[in-house]
Amino acid sequence: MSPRRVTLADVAKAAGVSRPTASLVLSGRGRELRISQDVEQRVLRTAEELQYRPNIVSRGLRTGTTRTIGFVSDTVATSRLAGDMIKGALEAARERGFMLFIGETEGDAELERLLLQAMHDRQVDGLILASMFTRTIKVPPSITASPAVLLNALPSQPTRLPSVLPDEVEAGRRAARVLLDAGHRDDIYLIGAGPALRDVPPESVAAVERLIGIREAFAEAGVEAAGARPCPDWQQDLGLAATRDLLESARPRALICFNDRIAMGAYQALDDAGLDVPGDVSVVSFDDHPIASWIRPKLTTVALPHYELGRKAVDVLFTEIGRDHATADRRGEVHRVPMPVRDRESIAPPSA
Amino acid sequence: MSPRRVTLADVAKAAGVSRPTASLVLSGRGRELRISQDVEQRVLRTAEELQYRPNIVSRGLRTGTTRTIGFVSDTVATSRLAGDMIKGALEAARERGFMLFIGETEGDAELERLLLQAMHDRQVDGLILASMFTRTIKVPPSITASPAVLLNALPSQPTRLPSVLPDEVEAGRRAARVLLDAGHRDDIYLIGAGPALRDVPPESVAAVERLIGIREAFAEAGVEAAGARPCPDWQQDLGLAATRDLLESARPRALICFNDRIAMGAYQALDDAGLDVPGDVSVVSFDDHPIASWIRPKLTTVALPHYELGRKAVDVLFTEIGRDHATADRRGEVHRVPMPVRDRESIAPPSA
DNA sequence: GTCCGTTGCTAAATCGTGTTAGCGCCCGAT
DNA sequence: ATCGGGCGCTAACACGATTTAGCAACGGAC
Repeated sequence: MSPRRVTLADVAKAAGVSRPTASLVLSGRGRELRISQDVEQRVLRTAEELQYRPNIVSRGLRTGTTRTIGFVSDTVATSRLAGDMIKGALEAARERGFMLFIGETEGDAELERLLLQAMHDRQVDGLILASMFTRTIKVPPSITASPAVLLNALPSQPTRLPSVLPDEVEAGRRAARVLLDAGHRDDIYLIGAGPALRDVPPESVAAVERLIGIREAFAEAGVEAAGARPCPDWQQDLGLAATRDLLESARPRALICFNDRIAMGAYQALDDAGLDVPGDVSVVSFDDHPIASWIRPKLTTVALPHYELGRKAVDVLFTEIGRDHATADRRGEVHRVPMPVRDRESIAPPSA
Repeated sequence: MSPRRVTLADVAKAAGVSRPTASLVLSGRGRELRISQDVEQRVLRTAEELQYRPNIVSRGLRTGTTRTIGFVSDTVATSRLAGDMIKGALEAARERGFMLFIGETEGDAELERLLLQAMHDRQVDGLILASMFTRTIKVPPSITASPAVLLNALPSQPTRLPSVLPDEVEAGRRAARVLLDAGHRDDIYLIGAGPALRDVPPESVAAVERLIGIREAFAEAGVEAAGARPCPDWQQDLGLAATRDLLESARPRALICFNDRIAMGAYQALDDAGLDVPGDVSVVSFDDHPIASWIRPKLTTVALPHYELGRKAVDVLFTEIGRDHATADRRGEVHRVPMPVRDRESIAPPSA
């Protein structure tokens, strides 16, 4: 098929030197080891002419490093949102000349084990363990075989793995401030969680943290939420029901919805009640799901920075790879990626 | 960090045999080469006990096969739709013990070249060259270095590469039949392309093929489309404008929209005109974009089978890898993957 | 002339596996 | 007793790179 790859031996032969000499020159250690300028130039030119490219598999065998990292997730590739995480990781890796193995576990622990095994069999230099939505995960024991980073996930048990997460607390503050800055102080309601910290969907890290941030920002401004309607799950129909329920007994002037699907339900309930967004009621939300730009008026929301999360995970992984194993005594730090506000059309000053 | 991997030499030593013997037993060629049952059992047991796993990097160096395939696309990972292509490919590959390298070119030829290079440097066993939407692509010359398959793409110049594509012509027939089966014969309009084969967006393979299928099914039934409004691009606002334009001069009883975004625009125009879907006008479309299930009434559409496309691409790639290079004289076949109809709520019998 | 230090390169080992050729043993046939 | 041949395994090389140790040549000092 193809005329066989050019190997280091070919280059050495064509340049009239030994294989190790060619290797030294090409790995940039020529100076250090006193290879003459003459030979150095000859080797470099020959390599260029023959279009030599080192075989990374072979190099991997010798050096143990394959310039490859594994990206294992529960079901990231499917969702559009989290596809951006992969994209961020992909680009950050490419900038360093690394490639990505992708694997999906579908939440199956056995599958996860096999996948990690398959990646270790291929001598990946590091691993990213990603979750589609923020949650605590059980860290598989075999993960310690190489440097690793948790992405969008927290370890259920203390570990030395670093993790990368969206800054949900700050996001909560920002959502609250969007309303405060627009002049809202009264009749602000929460849909999806609250008012107490225990009124959250089970296992939702994001819910708790967003709520904390919201309450912080409110407290700072001396404002208090007028009320809240928690939802057991953050789905559109539950958001619709919760908002409907709220409207029976109250007349909100602003809503903080805990995610965009809930906001979509809220839109519907408000529309049914003849209330205008943002004229009568302002709505702010979280996630920046694609529907946030589909629905009218376009939804102002605090975005999950998937792309940046992916990039950051790779960055952290590289410092982890670079770290001397001897100094690996630090406990897994948590890196927070800021969630940006997407200002759209669902916010207005409070109605008179 | 980890206590070093168990190697074949470890197994051989523990079992009291030579390395090659262990290798032969574990590669299943023990019988063939008359290794005694006794030794065979001993080796197998020891390997099991030590949890031996062959190092694929090393094997790759020796055999040239890394049990790895490369998936290079223009911008697949980002879009939710095409994420399913990756998922299909991922699963099909996993079933055979293969892993996937993912790469995105963003349509940049230079990036593509570098990416293919990086994959060849890692000795991938095969490549899938994917496009997010069906189109003709210029096949990079370096692709011939390994077996390859085009996914959702046709070569702009004749090549021996096989390609995998959605069966758009049959999809066109199916969309037409959805209406015919519901009893529609008159006042059926096309939005997005037609009526002539040249009235299509530039470079859109799908448009031409869908149109052909539609006209075939109509011809078979002795029906003719009442008219058509082509769009230069298949976006929502253009679908809205085209449908609005149509409604000024006609009163359709059924629309075939060339994709779901156009259908969404059509919904809006129909709603503005006070027409009910499907009571007054039935709508059928293509793609099964996520919005098809979001909008009300839910849209009946002929789905792009992304998941199956991904799987099929891997299947075809494997027959390509397995094919003896000597017999590689066959010219690139085109494999068509059926597009299934998603029956939803936008179709009704024609109004009286 | 001998010894030593420097310069500039190469021989050889290594990574973990797969594969080919061949070695020693035992048995039966001549 | 010798030879041929099947049996059961191992020695040795290969894959394509990196890395350590060391060799040859030369110049200068004594």
